[in-house]
Amino acid sequence: MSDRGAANNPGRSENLLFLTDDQLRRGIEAMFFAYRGFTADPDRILSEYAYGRAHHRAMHFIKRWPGTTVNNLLDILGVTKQSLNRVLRTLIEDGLVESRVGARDRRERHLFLTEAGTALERELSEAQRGRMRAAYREAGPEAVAGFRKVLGHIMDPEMRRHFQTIKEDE
Amino acid sequence: MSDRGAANNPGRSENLLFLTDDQLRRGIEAMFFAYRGFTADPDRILSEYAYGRAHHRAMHFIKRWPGTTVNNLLDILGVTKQSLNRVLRTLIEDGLVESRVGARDRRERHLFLTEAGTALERELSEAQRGRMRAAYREAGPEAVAGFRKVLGHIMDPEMRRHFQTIKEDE
DNA sequence: CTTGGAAAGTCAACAAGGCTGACATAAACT
DNA sequence: AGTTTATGTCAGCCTTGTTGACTTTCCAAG
Repeated sequence: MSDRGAANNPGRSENLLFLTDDQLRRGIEAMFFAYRGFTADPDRILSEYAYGRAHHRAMHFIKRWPGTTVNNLLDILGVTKQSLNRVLRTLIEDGLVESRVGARDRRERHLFLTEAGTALERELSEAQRGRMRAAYREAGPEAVAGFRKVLGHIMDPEMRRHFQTIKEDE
Repeated sequence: MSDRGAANNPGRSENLLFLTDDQLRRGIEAMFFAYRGFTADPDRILSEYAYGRAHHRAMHFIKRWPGTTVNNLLDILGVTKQSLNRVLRTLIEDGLVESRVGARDRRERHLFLTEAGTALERELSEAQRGRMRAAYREAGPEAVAGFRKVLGHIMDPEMRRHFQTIKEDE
């Protein structure tokens, strides 16, 4: 039932074989299993510090955009302020994140990693990059370009702006 | 700090540019945003039925391997039996999944989707495949091959056997 | 035939991290 | 002065993960 489609039209669809339901299913399962691997190493480290994935994500994007506001972060992470606030509060209390009142608009809070926060973020992202680096190296640059390209099209378009897209279509 | 690496050795590393920390970070963020998109459509449908992602995953793999045992499913999904059991129980109670006592080994339970289960699974997977199909089509077959290849290397090796690997290296 | 152990199910308790809704405060904007 | 915006906080709920303890079923080895 998921094997209809291009496979039944061999005559004129050689180049559409990659769009069969079966190919799509494999891609879906690959996403599932790969995402598990993708988060496995940071998760292991986080559990040693009694933090969770949500803390990692917050730290990642604060490191990525130092001084970002809470609202920016909410937009990127796609969670509610209550959810983010719970995470942010513990990170601030524990001295991993610093929250500075905005200079121009004093309602805003600008977020920065402290020295300790930078150290933990680095530990987490080095573990995650290690796995990605190995995968990239084994797959090769062309596969990596395809990987990035497909991921860019899977995400909601608004999200693409959150990392300036490299020129992969030129 | 994440921008060291190959970028500082332009002389002999043209083909390693894809391994810079900055490239890896982009890949990491792409995985994060893409996975959100990947689950968004099924999540919307599931919330109408008061089910969650865990129900979708169980139904997906029961559809994929009709008659699979609970233990098989535990291995694939990587959760505890208590966690899976809670999900499975509601699916069985609601008549979406049928649990048949094993013929050879009557301790085992073989899981099947009922007609209603098949219908919901199809609704979910058609939504998910729709997004994947669009992404695949926009990215093209070569990008898709790279996508699958990189994902295969990101996941834990034991997981690769769960979908028979197609010959992507020939 | 008995018994050890695997497979499955169940109960209880807990935690992370989502969510909604209501409300408070300060600052900026009009 | 009044409204809107940014942020924070309290309370409560849900899903989905966890551990630990225990029972039932039943295959298979002794």
